[in-house]
Amino acid sequence: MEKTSAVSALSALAHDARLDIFRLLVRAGGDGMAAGEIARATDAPASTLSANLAILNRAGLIASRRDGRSIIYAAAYDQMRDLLGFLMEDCCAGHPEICAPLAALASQPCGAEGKIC
Amino acid sequence: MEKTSAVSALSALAHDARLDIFRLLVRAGGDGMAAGEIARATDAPASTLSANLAILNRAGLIASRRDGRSIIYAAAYDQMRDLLGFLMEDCCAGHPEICAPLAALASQPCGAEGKIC
DNA sequence: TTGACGATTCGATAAAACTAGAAATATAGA
DNA sequence: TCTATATTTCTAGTTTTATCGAATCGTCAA
Repeated sequence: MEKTSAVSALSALAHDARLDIFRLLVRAGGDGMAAGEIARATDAPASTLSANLAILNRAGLIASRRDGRSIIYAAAYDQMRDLLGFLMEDCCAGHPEICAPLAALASQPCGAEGKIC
Repeated sequence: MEKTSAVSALSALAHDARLDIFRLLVRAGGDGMAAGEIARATDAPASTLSANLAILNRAGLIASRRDGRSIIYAAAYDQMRDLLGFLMEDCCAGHPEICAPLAALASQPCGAEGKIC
Protein backbone atom coordinates (compact mmCIF):
# COMPACT_ATOMS: atom_id res chain seq x y z
CA MET A 1 0.00 0.00 0.00
CA GLU A 2 1.16 3.50 -0.84
CA LYS A 3 1.74 5.95 1.96
CA THR A 4 -0.90 8.25 0.47
CA SER A 5 -3.55 5.53 0.67
CA ALA A 6 -2.50 4.71 4.19
CA VAL A 7 -2.87 8.32 5.32
CA SER A 8 -6.26 8.51 3.69
CA ALA A 9 -7.44 5.27 5.32
CA LEU A 10 -6.07 6.34 8.70
CA SER A 11 -7.81 9.72 8.39
CA ALA A 12 -11.06 8.01 7.54
CA LEU A 13 -10.84 5.81 10.63
CA ALA A 14 -9.59 8.61 12.90
CA HIS A 15 -13.08 9.77 13.71
CA ASP A 16 -15.37 8.49 16.39
CA ALA A 17 -18.50 8.03 14.31
CA ARG A 18 -16.68 6.67 11.26
CA LEU A 19 -14.77 4.14 13.31
CA ASP A 20 -18.11 2.97 14.70
CA ILE A 21 -19.59 2.71 11.22
CA PHE A 22 -16.63 0.78 9.91
CA ARG A 23 -16.58 -1.68 12.79
CA LEU A 24 -20.31 -2.16 12.42
CA LEU A 25 -19.85 -3.02 8.75
CA VAL A 26 -16.95 -5.34 9.49
CA ARG A 27 -19.16 -7.22 11.93
CA ALA A 28 -22.03 -7.17 9.44
CA GLY A 29 -20.00 -9.23 6.98
CA GLY A 30 -20.01 -9.37 3.21
CA ASP A 31 -23.74 -8.73 2.86
CA GLY A 32 -23.32 -5.28 4.32
CA MET A 33 -26.02 -2.95 5.55
CA ALA A 34 -28.28 -0.33 3.99
CA ALA A 35 -27.44 3.30 4.76
CA GLY A 36 -30.71 3.66 6.61
CA GLU A 37 -29.97 0.69 8.83
CA ILE A 38 -26.58 2.17 9.64
CA ALA A 39 -28.22 5.50 10.43
CA ARG A 40 -30.60 3.81 12.85
CA ALA A 41 -27.86 1.71 14.42
CA THR A 42 -25.55 4.67 14.97
CA ASP A 43 -28.27 7.25 15.60
CA ALA A 44 -26.89 9.74 13.10
CA PRO A 45 -28.66 12.31 10.89
CA ALA A 46 -28.89 11.08 7.30
CA SER A 47 -26.76 13.80 5.75
CA THR A 48 -24.01 13.48 8.32
CA LEU A 49 -23.94 9.73 7.87
CA SER A 50 -23.85 10.08 4.13
CA ALA A 51 -20.83 12.38 4.33
CA ASN A 52 -19.04 9.91 6.58
CA LEU A 53 -19.86 6.97 4.34
CA ALA A 54 -18.47 8.95 1.40
CA ILE A 55 -15.21 9.49 3.25
CA LEU A 56 -14.84 5.81 4.13
CA ASN A 57 -15.71 4.94 0.55
CA ARG A 58 -13.17 7.35 -0.92
CA ALA A 59 -10.55 5.79 1.36
CA GLY A 60 -11.42 2.39 -0.11
CA LEU A 61 -12.47 0.97 3.23
CA ILE A 62 -16.06 0.30 2.23
CA ALA A 63 -17.86 -0.45 -1.01
CA SER A 64 -21.40 0.41 -2.05
CA ARG A 65 -24.04 -1.06 -4.29
CA ARG A 66 -27.61 -0.08 -4.95
CA ASP A 67 -30.44 -2.42 -4.11
CA GLY A 68 -33.77 -0.89 -5.04
CA ARG A 69 -34.19 2.31 -3.07
CA SER A 70 -31.47 1.38 -0.65
CA ILE A 71 -27.74 1.67 -0.97
CA ILE A 72 -25.90 -1.16 0.69
CA TYR A 73 -22.49 -0.57 2.20
CA ALA A 74 -20.04 -3.34 3.01
CA ALA A 75 -16.55 -3.40 4.50
CA ALA A 76 -13.71 -3.74 2.01
CA TYR A 77 -11.65 -6.37 3.80
CA ASP A 78 -8.84 -6.19 1.25
CA GLN A 79 -8.13 -2.57 1.98
CA MET A 80 -8.26 -3.19 5.70
CA ARG A 81 -5.81 -6.03 5.35
CA ASP A 82 -3.52 -3.84 3.25
CA LEU A 83 -3.65 -1.07 5.84
CA LEU A 84 -2.79 -3.48 8.64
CA GLY A 85 0.01 -4.86 6.48
CA PHE A 86 1.34 -1.37 5.89
CA LEU A 87 1.36 -0.59 9.60
CA MET A 88 2.93 -3.92 10.48
CA GLU A 89 5.72 -3.29 7.99
CA ASP A 90 6.76 -0.48 10.28
CA CYS A 91 7.09 -2.51 13.39
CA CYS A 92 7.67 -6.05 12.18
CA ALA A 93 10.76 -5.15 10.21
CA GLY A 94 13.45 -5.48 12.80
CA HIS A 95 11.13 -5.71 15.76
CA PRO A 96 9.54 -9.14 15.56
CA GLU A 97 8.81 -9.09 19.29
CA ILE A 98 6.09 -6.51 18.57
CA CYS A 99 4.39 -8.56 15.89
CA ALA A 100 4.68 -11.98 17.45
CA PRO A 101 1.77 -11.40 19.86
CA LEU A 102 -0.31 -10.11 16.95
CA ALA A 103 0.49 -13.17 14.91
CA ALA A 104 -0.75 -15.26 17.80
CA LEU A 105 -3.88 -13.12 18.01
CA ALA A 106 -4.57 -13.61 14.34
CA SER A 107 -3.80 -17.28 13.98
CA GLN A 108 -5.19 -18.72 17.20
CA PRO A 109 -8.46 -20.55 16.74
CA CYS A 110 -11.55 -18.73 17.98
CA GLY A 111 -12.20 -19.35 21.64
CA ALA A 112 -8.57 -19.87 22.53
CA GLU A 113 -7.05 -18.20 25.57
CA GLY A 114 -6.63 -14.46 25.03
CA LYS A 115 -8.13 -14.55 21.55
CA ILE A 116 -10.68 -11.85 20.84
CA CYS A 117 -13.66 -13.36 19.07
CA MET B 1 -7.36 -0.42 24.02
CA GLU B 2 -10.18 2.07 24.43
CA LYS B 3 -11.84 3.46 21.36
CA THR B 4 -10.86 6.98 22.43
CA SER B 5 -7.17 6.04 22.50
CA ALA B 6 -7.51 4.34 19.15
CA VAL B 7 -9.03 7.44 17.56
CA SER B 8 -6.31 9.59 19.03
CA ALA B 9 -3.56 7.25 17.79
CA LEU B 10 -5.16 7.01 14.35
CA SER B 11 -5.46 10.80 14.16
CA ALA B 12 -1.83 11.17 15.10
CA LEU B 13 -0.76 8.80 12.34
CA ALA B 14 -3.19 10.21 9.77
CA HIS B 15 -0.78 12.91 8.69
CA ASP B 16 1.94 12.68 6.13
CA ALA B 17 4.76 14.20 8.14
CA ARG B 18 3.79 12.50 11.39
CA LEU B 19 3.58 9.10 9.76
CA ASP B 20 7.09 9.67 8.42
CA ILE B 21 8.35 10.67 11.85
CA PHE B 22 6.78 7.67 13.50
CA ARG B 23 8.13 5.19 10.97
CA LEU B 24 11.56 6.78 11.28
CA LEU B 25 11.47 6.29 15.04
CA VAL B 26 10.24 2.72 14.70
CA ARG B 27 13.20 1.99 12.45
CA ALA B 28 15.52 3.83 14.81
CA GLY B 29 14.77 1.34 17.58
CA GLY B 30 14.71 1.71 21.33
CA ASP B 31 17.54 4.23 21.48
CA GLY B 32 15.43 6.75 19.61
CA MET B 33 16.57 9.98 18.00
CA ALA B 34 17.07 13.57 19.14
CA ALA B 35 14.50 16.09 17.94
CA GLY B 36 17.19 17.86 15.94
CA GLU B 37 18.18 14.68 14.15
CA ILE B 38 14.55 14.07 13.27
CA ALA B 39 14.26 17.63 12.01
CA ARG B 40 17.25 17.13 9.74
CA ALA B 41 16.08 13.73 8.55
CA THR B 42 12.60 14.96 7.69
CA ASP B 43 13.57 18.47 6.64
CA ALA B 44 11.01 20.17 8.85
CA PRO B 45 11.10 23.54 10.64
CA ALA B 46 11.78 23.07 14.35
CA SER B 47 8.50 24.48 15.58
CA THR B 48 6.40 22.44 13.17
CA LEU B 49 8.27 19.30 14.10
CA SER B 50 7.87 20.05 17.79
CA ALA B 51 4.11 20.38 17.37
CA ASN B 52 3.94 17.07 15.54
CA LEU B 53 6.08 15.30 18.10
CA ALA B 54 3.76 16.62 20.80
CA ILE B 55 0.76 15.14 19.02
CA LEU B 56 2.41 11.72 18.64
CA ASN B 57 3.47 11.91 22.26
CA ARG B 58 -0.02 12.81 23.49
CA ALA B 59 -1.35 9.82 21.54
CA GLY B 60 1.10 7.62 23.40
CA LEU B 61 2.87 6.51 20.24
CA ILE B 62 6.25 7.95 21.19
CA ALA B 63 8.05 8.66 24.44
CA SER B 64 10.58 11.38 25.24
CA ARG B 65 13.49 11.79 27.59
CA ARG B 66 15.99 14.57 28.01
CA ASP B 67 19.66 13.97 27.41
CA GLY B 68 21.64 17.12 28.05
CA ARG B 69 20.43 19.77 25.67
CA SER B 70 18.72 17.24 23.44
CA ILE B 71 15.36 15.60 23.82
CA ILE B 72 15.33 12.03 22.60
CA TYR B 73 12.18 10.55 21.14
CA ALA B 74 11.56 6.84 20.76
CA ALA B 75 8.68 4.79 19.41
CA ALA B 76 6.33 3.34 22.02
CA TYR B 77 6.02 -0.16 20.66
CA ASP B 78 3.45 -1.15 23.25
CA GLN B 79 0.99 1.43 22.08
CA MET B 80 1.56 0.50 18.46
CA ARG B 81 0.94 -3.14 19.25
CA ASP B 82 -2.22 -2.21 21.14
CA LEU B 83 -3.46 -0.15 18.22
CA LEU B 84 -2.83 -3.00 15.79
CA GLY B 85 -4.58 -5.34 18.19
CA PHE B 86 -7.55 -3.02 18.38
CA LEU B 87 -7.83 -2.84 14.60
CA MET B 88 -7.41 -6.58 14.22
CA GLU B 89 -10.20 -7.19 16.71
CA ASP B 90 -12.46 -5.64 14.12
CA CYS B 91 -11.57 -7.92 11.30
CA CYS B 92 -10.26 -11.05 12.94
CA ALA B 93 -13.43 -11.65 14.90
CA GLY B 94 -15.44 -13.71 12.48
CA HIS B 95 -13.24 -13.05 9.49
CA PRO B 96 -10.10 -15.11 10.05
CA GLU B 97 -9.39 -15.12 6.32
CA ILE B 98 -8.42 -11.44 6.65
CA CYS B 99 -6.00 -11.97 9.49
CA ALA B 100 -4.41 -15.19 8.37
CA PRO B 101 -2.16 -13.47 5.80
CA LEU B 102 -1.16 -10.95 8.44
CA ALA B 103 -0.29 -13.70 10.86
CA ALA B 104 1.94 -15.16 8.20
CA LEU B 105 3.50 -11.75 7.62
CA ALA B 106 4.24 -11.35 11.28
CA SER B 107 5.52 -14.79 12.07
CA GLN B 108 7.52 -15.67 8.97
CA PRO B 109 11.25 -15.45 9.46
CA CYS B 110 12.93 -12.43 7.87
CA GLY B 111 13.88 -13.06 4.26
CA ALA B 112 11.06 -15.51 3.59
CA GLU B 113 8.97 -15.23 0.45
CA GLY B 114 6.64 -12.23 0.57
CA LYS B 115 7.86 -11.11 3.96
CA ILE B 116 8.59 -7.41 4.31
CA CYS B 117 11.89 -6.87 6.06
C1' DT C 1 28.07 34.55 34.19
C1' DT C 2 27.89 34.90 29.60
C1' DG C 3 27.14 33.02 25.05
C1' DA C 4 25.62 29.45 22.14
C1' DC C 5 22.72 25.62 21.26
C1' DG C 6 18.71 22.52 21.25
C1' DA C 7 14.11 22.52 21.80
C1' DT C 8 9.48 24.24 23.07
C1' DT C 9 5.79 27.64 23.46
C1' DC C 10 3.37 31.64 21.75
C1' DG C 11 0.68 33.96 18.42
C1' DA C 12 -1.33 34.88 14.23
C1' DT C 13 -3.03 33.19 9.88
C1' DA C 14 -4.57 30.01 6.52
C1' DA C 15 -6.68 25.75 5.40
C1' DA C 16 -9.44 21.82 6.22
C1' DA C 17 -12.93 19.10 8.57
C1' DC C 18 -17.46 18.55 10.88
C1' DT C 19 -22.36 19.08 11.22
C1' DA C 20 -26.94 19.13 9.90
C1' DG C 21 -31.07 21.38 7.68
C1' DA C 22 -33.01 22.03 3.20
C1' DA C 23 -33.30 20.86 -1.51
C1' DA C 24 -32.58 17.54 -5.10
C1' DT C 25 -32.28 12.75 -7.10
C1' DA C 26 -33.53 7.90 -7.73
C1' DT C 27 -36.57 4.09 -7.10
C1' DA C 28 -40.75 1.47 -5.95
C1' DG C 29 -45.50 0.82 -5.66
C1' DA C 30 -50.45 2.29 -6.06
C1' DT D 1 -48.61 9.60 -13.01
C1' DC D 2 -48.43 10.63 -8.24
C1' DT D 3 -46.72 9.75 -3.69
C1' DA D 4 -43.74 7.91 -0.33
C1' DT D 5 -39.22 6.33 0.80
C1' DA D 6 -34.07 6.09 0.69
C1' DT D 7 -30.23 8.57 0.03
C1' DT D 8 -27.28 12.13 -1.61
C1' DT D 9 -25.88 16.86 -2.66
C1' DC D 10 -25.88 21.64 -1.55
C1' DT D 11 -24.85 25.17 1.60
C1' DA D 12 -23.45 27.74 5.45
C1' DG D 13 -21.79 28.21 9.97
C1' DT D 14 -18.68 26.41 13.43
C1' DT D 15 -14.77 24.19 15.05
C1' DT D 16 -10.46 22.09 14.60
C1' DT D 17 -6.02 21.48 12.61
C1' DA D 18 -1.71 22.95 10.36
C1' DT D 19 2.16 26.00 9.73
C1' DC D 20 6.05 28.58 11.06
C1' DG D 21 8.52 32.95 12.60
C1' DA D 22 9.66 35.04 16.87
C1' DA D 23 10.23 34.84 21.62
C1' DT D 24 11.33 31.92 25.54
C1' DC D 25 13.28 28.20 28.38
C1' DG D 26 16.75 24.77 29.91
C1' DT D 27 21.48 23.09 29.50
C1' DC D 28 26.32 23.11 28.67
C1' DA D 29 31.00 24.87 28.35
C1' DA D 30 34.27 28.32 28.84
